[in-house]
Amino acid sequence: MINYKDMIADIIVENVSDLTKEDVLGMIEVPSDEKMGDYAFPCFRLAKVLRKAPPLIAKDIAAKIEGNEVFEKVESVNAYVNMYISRGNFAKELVKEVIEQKEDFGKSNLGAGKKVIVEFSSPNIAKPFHIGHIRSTVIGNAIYKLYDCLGYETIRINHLGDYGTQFGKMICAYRRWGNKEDVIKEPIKTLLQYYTKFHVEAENDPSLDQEARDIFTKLENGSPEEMELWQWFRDESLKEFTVVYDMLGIEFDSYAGESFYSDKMDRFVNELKDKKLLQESNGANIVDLEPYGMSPALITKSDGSTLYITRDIAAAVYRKEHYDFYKNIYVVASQQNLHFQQWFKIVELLGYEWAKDCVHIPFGLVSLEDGTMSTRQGRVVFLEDVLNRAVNQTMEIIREKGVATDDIEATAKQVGIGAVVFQELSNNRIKDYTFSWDKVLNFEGETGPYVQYTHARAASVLRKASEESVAKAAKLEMFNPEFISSDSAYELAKLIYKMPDVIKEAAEKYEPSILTRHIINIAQGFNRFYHHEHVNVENESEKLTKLALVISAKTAIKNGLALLGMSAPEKM
RNA sequence: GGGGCACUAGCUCAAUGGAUAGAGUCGCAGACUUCGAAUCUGUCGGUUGGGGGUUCGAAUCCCUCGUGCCUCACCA
Repeated sequence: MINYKDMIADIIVENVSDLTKEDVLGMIEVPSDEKMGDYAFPCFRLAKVLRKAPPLIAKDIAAKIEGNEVFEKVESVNAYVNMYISRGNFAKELVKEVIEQKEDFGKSNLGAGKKVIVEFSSPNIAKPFHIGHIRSTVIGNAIYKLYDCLGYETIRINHLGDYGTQFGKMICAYRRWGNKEDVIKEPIKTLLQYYTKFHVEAENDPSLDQEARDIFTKLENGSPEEMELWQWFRDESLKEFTVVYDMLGIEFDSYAGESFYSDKMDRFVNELKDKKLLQESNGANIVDLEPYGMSPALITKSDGSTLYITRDIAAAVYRKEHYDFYKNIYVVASQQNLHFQQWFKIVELLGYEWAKDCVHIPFGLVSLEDGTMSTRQGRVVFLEDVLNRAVNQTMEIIREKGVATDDIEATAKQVGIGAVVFQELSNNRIKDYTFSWDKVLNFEGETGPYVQYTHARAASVLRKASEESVAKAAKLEMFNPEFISSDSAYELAKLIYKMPDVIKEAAEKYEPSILTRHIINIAQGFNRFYHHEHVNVENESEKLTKLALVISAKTAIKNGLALLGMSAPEKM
């Protein structure tokens, strides 16, 4: 497949010696209006260098590019060079490539030999997995898939919140008011009840806090009884989390949470001391970050115990030594911006040059209509409930419409859960949003079901044609680009063509929504084409050619959805 | 109070410093005897929070003010 941008850049660089290819690639753009061509090159900035009026420069450049057979037309309009791709050849090359590559369309080997760690989801043990957790979980998964697709070796880490004084409280509460059967039946809800009760009781009886601290100290020192309980809480919680992960089709390579690093922290406290970075302050140890415009970072508490910043430092060093990452990505809420800035800086001050390879990918806050989420006050929406309701609603819609899917339940899961995932990945991650049932259960317009429906519709068109025709179309038999040179067909082809670049951009910017939006565009393009033209027509050549385009669009949508962690049903 | 982020159509959101700021949704008007109407077509809708500045060109960069959210030492 021709890389048009690359080609244009080469021609321009050849003729304008003052520019590097990189400059030119950055300047080439896609006009807002397709009537102005497929690619455009604005010449304003060349005026100073070339000491010539922009329109004249545009005219000269246009003359150089013109005559190249891949373009149907090249013209200069004021200071712009507008280039129109020759449609027939383009469509044929594109369709051929997509059909040949199938599920590999969009992949590349850009990251061959480089390891990327993505830390995401990371819920707290014994706390509910609620709608707020969907963000890190789903965005992180998409980022992992994007990097995987670009050929990077990836490691998915679920950095479980499985350590800290809270577990002293939990064990304390369990021993006082707990019951084994209840925990087994509903681990998280029960444990949370104990935890909440602990806080209520501790208000009246401060000795409880001391008891909890003592228990945690025992746990830290490896006391068998405490360890056993902790391990049990952890296992039961993880079982419950796994239900949700299975629904979402998400897996991890490592569940090394905070506890994993509990014995790996002394080294850094000592290193900080040796490098004279640590200061004593009110009995605690801090790193002064004032010179870098940040508030001080608390490394150890006045009682000598460590905090999560120390664990994060230990974890990062462990990962560097254990995996030797190229990039170490943290998909964690924007609330923790300062935390990450602080410890990235500390790692840098410790002299680790790879500090620059650690990236925090923040995302905005989810709130509920009646305020921010609060588990203790019962203001919480469980992720599992959201997914289940979306699935149930899908089931109803499928029954209403009477579509003959092979397995209604399986399809409803794909569509319902897909709807929730897709919506999560639709907007820029940095935006805050308010959770609303109406919105999450809306399946019309720019939604997951819309895109999946489009895919199912394409599948349906292929079913309508004979298997033989589809096989012939896939081999580009009787292919005549004339039949897909209409505006709607051409726009669709262009959108498919851009997908590999969009995948790269989404990965570079750690922004899955860029891909989500593009998939919507492809779906819109397909639906427009579908309504505008008939595919299964009498004329064999026309039919086979259009079928080839349908196969390509279907492939692109399916591959795109897969990168978002969604499946694309054949019927729905 | 310090720091950070956000502010674009009634609502939810797009827009690598480029040409006339685009979608979806809502409202209104249409399209199923023709490959799936979870669809499509048309229409209505804008002082890009206010004000300065830089630039040939600003929603985008800089300054300033406003509003909202997050964060700032023994939770994570």
